[in-house]
Amino acid sequence: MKLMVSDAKVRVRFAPSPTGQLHIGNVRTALFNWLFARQKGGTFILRIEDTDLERSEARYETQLLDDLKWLGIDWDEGPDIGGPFPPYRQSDKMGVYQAYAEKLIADNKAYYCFCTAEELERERERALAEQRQPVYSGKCRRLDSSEAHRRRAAGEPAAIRIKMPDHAIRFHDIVRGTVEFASEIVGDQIIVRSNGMPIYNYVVVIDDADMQITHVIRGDDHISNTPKQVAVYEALGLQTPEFAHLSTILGPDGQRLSKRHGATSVANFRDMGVLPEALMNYLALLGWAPSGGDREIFPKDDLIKEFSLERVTPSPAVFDMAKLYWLNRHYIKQCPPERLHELGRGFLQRAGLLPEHLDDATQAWADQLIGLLAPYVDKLDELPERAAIIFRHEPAAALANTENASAFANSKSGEVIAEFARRTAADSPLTPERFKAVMNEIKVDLGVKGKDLFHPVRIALIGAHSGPDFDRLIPIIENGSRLPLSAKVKSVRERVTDFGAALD
RNA sequence: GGCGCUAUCGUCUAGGGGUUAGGACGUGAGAUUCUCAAUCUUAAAACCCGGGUUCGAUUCCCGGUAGCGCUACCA
Repeated sequence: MKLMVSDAKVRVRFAPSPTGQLHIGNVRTALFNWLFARQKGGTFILRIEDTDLERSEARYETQLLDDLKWLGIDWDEGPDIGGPFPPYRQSDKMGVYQAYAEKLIADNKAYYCFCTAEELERERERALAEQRQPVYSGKCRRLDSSEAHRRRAAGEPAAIRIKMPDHAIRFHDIVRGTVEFASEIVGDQIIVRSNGMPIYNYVVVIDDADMQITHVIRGDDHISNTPKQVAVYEALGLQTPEFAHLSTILGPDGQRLSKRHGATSVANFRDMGVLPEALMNYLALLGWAPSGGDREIFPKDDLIKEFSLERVTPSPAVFDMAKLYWLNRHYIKQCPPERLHELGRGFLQRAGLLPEHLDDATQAWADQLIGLLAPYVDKLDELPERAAIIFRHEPAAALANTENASAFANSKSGEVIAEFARRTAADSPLTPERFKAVMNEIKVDLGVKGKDLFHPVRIALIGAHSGPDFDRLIPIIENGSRLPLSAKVKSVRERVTDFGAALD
C-alpha cells in the first residue's frame, strides 16, 4: 500500500497514569492509537503521566508496560526505551512546564493570581446560589503587572492563570465532527498551582506539543477539557492537533465500566485465561466496525490493515463478556498446540493438579489432557474444573446427582456396568479399540444400545452422562493412572470397580 | 443548574430520503453425535418521542426525553 507523505508523520501517544491496573477502557484507547499509528506507518509513543505523585507508583508503571506488551502493543518511544523527545515521564519534566508558564506570563497570555482558595470557593458558591455559571471573575487579570511582580517578589503565593480567548473555541474531532464551546462558559484556567505544580490541562498540551503529536486519540471524558487545552495551544502560538474522542465503555447496567462489574483490567483477563488476540479483537470491535459491518474475526494484522478512525462509533458501548468468550473460544481453537499447552499447564499447576516440575511423560500427558479439554472452555481458567472428570472420581456423588437419575431408571444399567467391569477386568491398560469391542459385545449380549448403553458407562467413569469422546478419554485416564501424580488419577478399572461397589 | 457528547434487535454494529433495515454475540427450534461442546440449518428480535422539510422520513433539520461526561489550585 502506498503511504501518503503525511501519513508517515503521524505521531500519536498513549498517556496513562500509573495509579493502578491498566483498565479496559484505557487499553482500548491505547489500542486505537496503536492501530492508527501502525496503519499509517507513524509513531506510537508511550508517556507516563505521573504528576499526581500521591497516587502514582513505580510498580504500576512496570505492570502497565507488561500489560501492553502482553496484549501485543509495542511502542516506538517511551520511558523504557527513550526517544527523540525526552523525558517520557512527566515527573522528570517539571522545569519545562515552569519555563513555558513564565513565557506565557512574559507574553501577557497568562497572569499571576493571588486569590486564595477560600475566596474562590466563596465566589463559586455565590454564583451557584444566583444560578450563574461559576466561572472565575478575572479579578487578578486586571492587576497591574508591576504590582503582580512586586507581590510575587515579596513572597506572596500565586497560581498562574491563562487568559481564555473571548471568541468561541472550536475544534475538529474525527469521530464527532466540529465541536464548539462558547467563550463565556470557561473562565481563565489555572495552569500552575500556587505550590508550583502544573495542572493537567496545561501539562498535556506542553507534552503533546513537545512530542509533536499530530493526533490526540483519547476518551470522550476529555471532550469538555479540550477547549481549555486549545486555549493553551493558541496562547503558545501552536497549531492544534487533530482530535478523536472515543466513547465510553459501559457495564451491562449502562453505567461506566468499573470494578464492581467484575473483570475490568487487562491483568484480570489474562488471569482468567483470555488470550491476548481475543481481547484485542474484541476491544477493536467495541466502538469500531469494518465497512460492511459483516465481519467479526480480526487478527492483529487484519486490524492494522482495516482500521480507520473515521469509522469509529461516537456512541457508548456496553462491554459484552459473552461475545468476548465467543471470540476467545475461536482463538483457543486457532492457538498453536504448543502455546496452548504451555498456557494450560500453568492453570493446572496453579490449581495444584500438576506438580511444579514436570517430567517428560507427565508433560506429554498433561498436553493430551489440555488438548482434550480446551475446546470445551470459554477461558483457560476453567481447565481445572473441567479436569475434575479425570482427577476426581466420586461414585456416591455421581449416583446422588439428579441429572444422572434417568440413566439409572433403566433396569439394565446395573447389568451394563457389571458386564463392562467383568469384560475389561484383564485389560490394563484398556485401549480405545478394546473399549469399542467390549461395548459392542455388551450391546449384542444384553440387547442394550445408544444412550442406555453409553450413559451408565460414562457416568461410572467420569460421573456425568456427557463429556468427551471415549476414544480420547480412555487413553488419558489410563495413562494418567500410571503417572506418579500427587492428585492421583484412578484407572478405568478402579473407576468401574468403585462405582460398581457404590451401586450395590 | 449550565455546557457538551450520544441515541438502529437484549448486546456489539452495518446501512441510509423509497431496503424483505444486513451481519455477529446471546436466546429458541431442528440436523448431527452415545452425550456435551463444536458444526450446519432455522426462528424470534431494532430505527427513543414530537414537530418540520419532502411526493415520501428510520435516515436531513429543530425541539423534547433519556444516558453519560465536564463544570477544581484532580487526572
